[in-house]
Amino acid sequence: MHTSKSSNKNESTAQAAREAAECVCFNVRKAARLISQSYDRALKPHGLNTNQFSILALIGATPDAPSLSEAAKALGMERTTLTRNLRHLDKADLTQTLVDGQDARTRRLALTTKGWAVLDAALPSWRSVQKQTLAELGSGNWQHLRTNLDHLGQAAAMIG
Amino acid sequence: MHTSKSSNKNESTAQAAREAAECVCFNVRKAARLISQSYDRALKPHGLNTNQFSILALIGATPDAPSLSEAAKALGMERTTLTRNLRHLDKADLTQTLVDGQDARTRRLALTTKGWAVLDAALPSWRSVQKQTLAELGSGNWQHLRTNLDHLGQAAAMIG
DNA sequence: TGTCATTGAGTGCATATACACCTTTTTGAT
DNA sequence: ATCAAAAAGGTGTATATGCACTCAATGACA
Repeated sequence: MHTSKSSNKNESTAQAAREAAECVCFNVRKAARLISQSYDRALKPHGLNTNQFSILALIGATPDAPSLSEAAKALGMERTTLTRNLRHLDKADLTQTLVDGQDARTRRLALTTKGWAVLDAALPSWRSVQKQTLAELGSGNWQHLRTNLDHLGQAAAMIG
Repeated sequence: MHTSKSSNKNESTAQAAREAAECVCFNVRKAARLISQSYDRALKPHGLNTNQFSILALIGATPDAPSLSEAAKALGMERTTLTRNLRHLDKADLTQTLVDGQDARTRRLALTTKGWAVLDAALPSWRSVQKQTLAELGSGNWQHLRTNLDHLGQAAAMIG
């Protein structure tokens, strides 16, 4: 008559739960988890993970030393998350936090000499894994993916 | 003659670092961070975050109680990560872990009565934020995005 | 010029993530 | 029957993530 107590009583919920396989958030998080492992492995010889590399690269790429909040915005990262992530980089003497001359509240982020050196050394490893990833993905697909990920970030702001 | 000591010495590195704005891993992680906040907010009234919702939905959607490893695979999550994530759900009496009859090593995952109820109650909230997200994104774009995210997960496995 | 809202940043807390390493159970080969 | 390899799972440790709340500096305005 029935396969189990649970499946009878909860069959409609189970059915509905199958929709959640299409969850945008789940699928993006899942992809992030999976691809992060490849990048982390590639950067490991430099003592960096993909997140730390991204922070160094952002600071290094910004002409004027960005404030903490500006950097967090550019990284799509909660300000307080960046605060804590910077602790590791500060401790490893890769970054430094300077008090702004105009506004005593503002902390401007900069790379140390060692930070520039590590970033410089890590860039080829990053290029390698990035290249492999694009090859697997197809670079035309990356264009679309990139665009849609940007849209998604904007959508998140809309949904508030 | 120059704008600053740092920019002269590190200009080529700074230039190279600007490439990293195109980092696949960074952009996927960034999108995951941003969109997670919307889903977390939507699910909060049910005492769930997006990750916990995904785990409940996966277990609920799987006809036969999946083992821990099977569930981790389906979620694209490190097995040990799932172990720890399940602790919160177990403690909240939403999930239970059963020893398999055939293999004493295997733990099979199931929802409790309360777990089914919470999942059922959370599904409309999930549908709402999912619908808003798809509306912002355009559902045709979601098809492409979904496909590319899947490819990316497969690419990660290739790059090993 | 004295308030008070705004802005930039940090902390407490809870949760997520995964690698390295370990134990237990099962399987398979001899 | 035995023992080594493989498989399932857990733990130690380090890092990531963000919300709620707080503090301090700034700026706007009466």
